[in-house]
Amino acid sequence: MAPDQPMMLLVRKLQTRVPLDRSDVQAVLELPFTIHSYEAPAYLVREGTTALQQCSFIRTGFAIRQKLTVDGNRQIVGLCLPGDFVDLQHLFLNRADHNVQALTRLDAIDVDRAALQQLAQSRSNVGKALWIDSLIEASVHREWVLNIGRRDARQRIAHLLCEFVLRMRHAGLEQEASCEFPMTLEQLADAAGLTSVHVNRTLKALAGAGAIRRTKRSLTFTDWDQIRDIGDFSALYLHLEQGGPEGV
Amino acid sequence: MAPDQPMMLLVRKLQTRVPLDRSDVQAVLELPFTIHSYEAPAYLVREGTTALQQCSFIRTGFAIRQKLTVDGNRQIVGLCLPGDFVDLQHLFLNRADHNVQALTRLDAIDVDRAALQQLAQSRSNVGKALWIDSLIEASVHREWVLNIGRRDARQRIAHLLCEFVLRMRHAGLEQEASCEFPMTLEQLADAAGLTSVHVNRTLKALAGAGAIRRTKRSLTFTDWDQIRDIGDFSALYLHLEQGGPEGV
DNA sequence: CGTAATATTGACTCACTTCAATCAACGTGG
DNA sequence: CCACGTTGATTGAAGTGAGTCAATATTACG
Repeated sequence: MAPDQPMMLLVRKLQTRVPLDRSDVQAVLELPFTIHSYEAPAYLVREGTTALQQCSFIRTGFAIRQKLTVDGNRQIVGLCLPGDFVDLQHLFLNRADHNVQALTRLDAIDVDRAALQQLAQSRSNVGKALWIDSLIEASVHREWVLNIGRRDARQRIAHLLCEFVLRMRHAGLEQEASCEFPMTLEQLADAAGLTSVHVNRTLKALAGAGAIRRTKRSLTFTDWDQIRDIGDFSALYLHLEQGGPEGV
Repeated sequence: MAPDQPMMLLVRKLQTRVPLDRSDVQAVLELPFTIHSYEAPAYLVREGTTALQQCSFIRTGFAIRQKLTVDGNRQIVGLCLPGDFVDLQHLFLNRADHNVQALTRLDAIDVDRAALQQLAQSRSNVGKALWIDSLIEASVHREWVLNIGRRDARQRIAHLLCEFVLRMRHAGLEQEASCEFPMTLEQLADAAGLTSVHVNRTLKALAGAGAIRRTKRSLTFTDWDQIRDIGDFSALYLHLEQGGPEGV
């Protein structure tokens, strides 16, 4: 149970959803796991894969969920931050329905699927925490449908940036308003359902309005209230308070 | 366990995901429930609601999941067919993150939330079936993000129609190629991230190409292969075969 | 340094929206 | 049984946000 024990990351993640007792923690720490490193843009999961032996989560680095149309257009359907599960869906689904790709160099912790299944069904706190995690992911997907379907480019980009920053902050990975932003224009475009050319223009407009500042590889929020308003952002869909008492 | 027992619908639904043994079935049938009727466009769930006492599923009729932007634009983020859960997410989330609205007259079966939680965590087959259901829902959301983000109007509408028909068929509710289609142009538009004017033109084009036929209140698929090709539709994301053996 | 990604910018195009008018279907009450 | 109102469908004309194409600049990095 050393603090540098990789599985402590999982324990802490679960504890943001449901309080775990000592024996729960012990059981999680005893799960069989291996660690895997990937270089961008390696695939962690490929759509259609069926022999799924583990569920992974991210120790360091970033990944994206994406799907492709027949004509080769890519849509990013979700982001994976450090501490997030990459394929919790494979706990019970037998076929991958989308791709997961490394955005940066990343370390993933692969937990044995059968053992995690077993744990999820025998320890109700752990099961509940995992279940909540997958329910929140669905909620985020719904917000993305709204974002892409009914907001214009300016709002979409702003919303996406807000989600990124808030999730970073919630994961304890963001110090100030500024942060290293891991996505290129093209990736941002694929996440927003736009083109990189238009994302470039939109970011320039946001910077012109004073909402953000851009330097080579990082992104600063110079006016959080403004960008939140532009992006029509409300954090409710992230269910960040779920760890609290019932009915919050 | 009479065949007209409302909860048999839930049993059958769960059995499409995981085989249940006799005692599982018995336990499900013993869940406390009430039945509720709604007229369109009544709300079954309102975003932000916190005192969630039950999880509902649809006995007859149709509903939609939807969210609104500040400026009042509506986006439909999912469809609920007869036999589908309306708010399985409330099994463990304490706040509604979107609205659910009746599309037609509908009967819903409200299952006591605490009892269902209890069952989900004590009976692993039931728990697994419910969990799979919520994972599939997330998969459908991902496909919607792709559909709205990276397909043009023609493809989007075709894809949406394919999903509807396939889910109807899977629920055992569709006889032939034709079917009563419960959505207006405006609702179709809100589901596809388009305007009703453009949906009208797009449907007309699809009918002109011989892919569908439209009469007042119904929609016929005159050429399933064509509409599937137009919509870039592959049913993998619906995980319909999940009930089968592992690794299918 | 050289080379490949990524970012930037301008000019032009187009898919979809907006606005607005008309039409059809349907339920309802007198 | 029919006028009427309401909701949904249809069509045309005009506008626009975002895409496309293409050239150039910048950055990363071996």
